[in-house]
Amino acid sequence: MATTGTDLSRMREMNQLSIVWALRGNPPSTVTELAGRTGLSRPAVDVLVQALVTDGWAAVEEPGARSVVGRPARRYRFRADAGHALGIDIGVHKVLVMLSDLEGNLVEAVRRPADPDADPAARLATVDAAIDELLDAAGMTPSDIWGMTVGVTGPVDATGRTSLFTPLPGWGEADPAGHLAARFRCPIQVENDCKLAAVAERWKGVAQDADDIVYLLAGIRTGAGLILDGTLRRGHGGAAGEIGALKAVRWLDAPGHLAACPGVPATARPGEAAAWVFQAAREGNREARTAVRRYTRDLAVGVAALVLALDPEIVVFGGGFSRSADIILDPLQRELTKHCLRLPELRTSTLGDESVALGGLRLALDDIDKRLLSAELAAPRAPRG
Amino acid sequence: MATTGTDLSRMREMNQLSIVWALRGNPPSTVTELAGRTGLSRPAVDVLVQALVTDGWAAVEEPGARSVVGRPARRYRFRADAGHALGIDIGVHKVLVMLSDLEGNLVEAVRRPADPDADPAARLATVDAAIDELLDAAGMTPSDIWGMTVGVTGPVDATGRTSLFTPLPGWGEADPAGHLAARFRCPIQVENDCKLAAVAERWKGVAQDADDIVYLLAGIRTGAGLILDGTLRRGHGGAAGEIGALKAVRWLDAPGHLAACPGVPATARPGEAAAWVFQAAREGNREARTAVRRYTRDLAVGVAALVLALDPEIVVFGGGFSRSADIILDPLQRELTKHCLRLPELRTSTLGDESVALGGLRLALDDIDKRLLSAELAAPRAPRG
DNA sequence: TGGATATCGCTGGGCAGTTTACTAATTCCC
DNA sequence: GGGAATTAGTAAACTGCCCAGCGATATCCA
Repeated sequence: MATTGTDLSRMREMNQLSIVWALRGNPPSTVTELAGRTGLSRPAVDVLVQALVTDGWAAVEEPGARSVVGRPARRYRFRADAGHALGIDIGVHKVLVMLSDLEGNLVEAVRRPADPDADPAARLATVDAAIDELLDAAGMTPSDIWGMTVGVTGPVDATGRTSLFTPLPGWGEADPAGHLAARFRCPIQVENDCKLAAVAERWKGVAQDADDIVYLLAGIRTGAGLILDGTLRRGHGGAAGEIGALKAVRWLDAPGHLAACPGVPATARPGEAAAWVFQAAREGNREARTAVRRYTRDLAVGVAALVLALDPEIVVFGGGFSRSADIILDPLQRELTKHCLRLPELRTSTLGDESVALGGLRLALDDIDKRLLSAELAAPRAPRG
Repeated sequence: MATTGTDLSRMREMNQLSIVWALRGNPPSTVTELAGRTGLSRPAVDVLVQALVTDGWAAVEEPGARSVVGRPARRYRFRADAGHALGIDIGVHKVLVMLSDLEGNLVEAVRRPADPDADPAARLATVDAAIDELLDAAGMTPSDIWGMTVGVTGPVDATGRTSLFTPLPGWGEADPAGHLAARFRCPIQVENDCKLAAVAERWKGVAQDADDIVYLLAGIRTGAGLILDGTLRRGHGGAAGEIGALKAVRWLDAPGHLAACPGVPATARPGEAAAWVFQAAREGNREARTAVRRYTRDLAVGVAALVLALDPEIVVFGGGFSRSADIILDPLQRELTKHCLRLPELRTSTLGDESVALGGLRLALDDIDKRLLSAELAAPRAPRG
C-alpha cells in the first residue's frame, strides 16, 4: 500500500470530488443539503461548489415555486452533459451503439442489422456508420466522448483482441480498439459480451442488490460472465467464465438438442428452431419437452460448475433464450439442485438484447470515474487516460 | 461511493498513517528518507514521527557506526512488537498455532498432535492448551493479541461455522470463534483451510507475483482456494472453490484410486498408502503408475473446471501429496492441457503443512490494517473491531 | 405591513504543512 | 589539528483551508 502524503491542495481536491459525488445522481441540491451529505461546513461547500460552477462541472438550477418558508436556497446540479460515454455491441446479427451522459442517462441509441457472414472490415464499417448516425442525431463530435467500451464475442485478451476464438468470421485478427482509436482520442476498452451483460444486470437489471453474480448467456451460443465482490472478473487472460470449453460441460452441443427435436420446420434458422421447440413444449408436445429437458440438463452442468466454483448469490438467466424462461427455468432449477451444495437464487434477465451495450456504458463510465479520482478536477474534459 | 469530506485533523491522521506505511517493512529510516517516501516535507515528517514515538508506534534506533559524511541522522523504526496476531490451524491430525508481530515476523509456533476421532470439545481443548503454551513461551497475555484467524476444514458460513459439511466428527455444530471469544477480546475470523493456504502461498509461498491464483489442496481430502485480483474470494456463502461436489468432478473418489492400487500394504493408513503408491510409481511399478494416472485424471477435471471458470495466472499444487509433485505434476499437466483453453503455470507449494496457519496470520494482519486505516491512530492497542 | 424562517455572504480564528534560514554534528582533506 | 563540506535538526514566517458565528437578505404568511 503506497499511501502518499497529503497536503492542503490535495485535501481541497478531495473535498471538491466529494461534492461531485454528492451532487451526482441526486436532484438539484442546496448548499445546506450538500454540507449535510459531505460532512463539510456550509461555507466550505459554498466556495467549492462555486468553483465547480466556474469550471463547468456544476450549474445553478433556476428555482421553481417552492413551498418552504424562509429564503429560497440556490440549487446546484451536476452537469451530467459535460461529457458522454459510448457502449458498443458488435454482435453477430446486429450492431448497437448507445450514448449516455456522465450520470448514465441514455441520450441516443442506434441499432443496425449486421450480416452474420460479414468480414471484419464490413462489420467495422457498420459500426462506424452507426456511430456517425448517433453522433449526428445527438449533435456531438468525437471529442465529446470521454470513454467507450466495445462488446465482442469470445474472450478478449490484454491487447483487446479475440484471438483465442470467436464465432465471427475472421474476427480473431480484428482490432476494433485500434480501428476506433483513429477517430476517438478517449480510452477504448474491448470486452467480452457475456461479461458486459453481467455488468449491465448489476447496474440496471435484476441483480442490482447482489455482489456475487454469475450471468448465464443462453442462446445459440452459451457463455457466462462473472461478478465477484461487486466487480467484473476478467481472469488473468480475460477468459474467465469460459467453462463451456470443458468436455464434461456440453455447452457447445447443448443447443443442438433443440435443433434436433423432431418436428422442427426444415426451413427454420437456428434461433427460429429453438423458439419453435420452446413454443411446442409450452403447448405440451412431448418430444419438445424432452428436447428442452436434454438442453437444460447439459446447460445445468456448466452452471453448476460455476456455482460450485464461485458460490454466487444470484444466477442471472440471460441471452436470447431468456424470453422462454417460463419453460426453461423450472427444469434448470431442478437440475441445479441435483448438482449444487447451496442453490443460488435464479433470476431471469429483463434487459433484452441491450444488455451488452448497457454494460459497455457502465464500464466506460467506471473508467471515467477512476480517472477523475486520480486527476485534478480542471475544466470538464475527458480526464487524461 | 460515499466519499466524505475531509478536514485538517483527518489530513493529519492520513499523513501519520502514510508514515506508518513508509516505516513498516523497511529498515530503520531517517526523517529525510521518510520525507522522500511519503512526499511530505522534512519538518512535517519530523513532527509526525515524533508523535508516533510518544504514542508508542515508532522507536528511535540506536545509531551504529555509519560511513557517510555529514551529521548522522536519527533512525526510526516501526514498533512491530506493539501488537501481535495469531494464526490457528485446526486440522484433522494436528493443531498448529503461530504467533507473529505486526510486520508478520514469526515469533512463536506450537504444534500439537490431534486425534482424528476427537470430538469438538477435546479438539478445542487441544487448541487452548497450544495457545497457553505459546503465550507462555512468548511471555504474553491475551490482550497482546490484536487479531486472529482460525483455519478449519469445510466451507465456513457467515457465522463462522462449518454446518454444510466437515470431515471432523461433530464439528458441524462447533463454534470455535465463540469458544475463543471467551478469552480473547480481539476480532476472531474463522476460515476454510484451503482458502487460508491460498492466501499463504501469495504471501510467502510460490505465488507472490500473481494476482489470480487457484490453490489446489491435494491429499486425503481434495479442495481448492481462490485468489482473484489479489484478494481471497469466499463466495456469497463462503463455499467458493467447492468444485469437488460436482458429480462430473470425482474429487471425493480420486484418492481412492491410490488406496485401491494392488500391492498396498494392508496395514497402511490412508496417507501411508498414498505415499507407498507414489514411491512405487517412482520405482517404475506399472500398477502404481496406473493408479497415479487415474488419480491425476480425476483430479484434473476439477482443476480444469476452476481454471476455465476463473482463468488464473497460476495453479499452486499444495496439500500432503505435494511432496510427491515429482510424480504427479507431469501427468496432471498433460491432463490439464486436454481440457483447458489456456494453461496456467503450475507450481508446487513449498510451505508444507504450515500454510494454513500462515494464511491465518496474513488474514488477521490484513484485518488489523483495515481497522487501523479507519480508526484514529491512538496509543498502540488493538484497534477496535 | 411586519414577523418568522432559512439562506447567503463575510470575517476572524485555528490548524497543518511548506518554505526558508539558521544552528548542530559529523567526516574529509589539507 | 583545523577548516571546508555535508547532512541533520529546529525555529520562524507564510500560505491555504476549513470552521464558527454574525449580520444581511429574501420569501412566506398572518
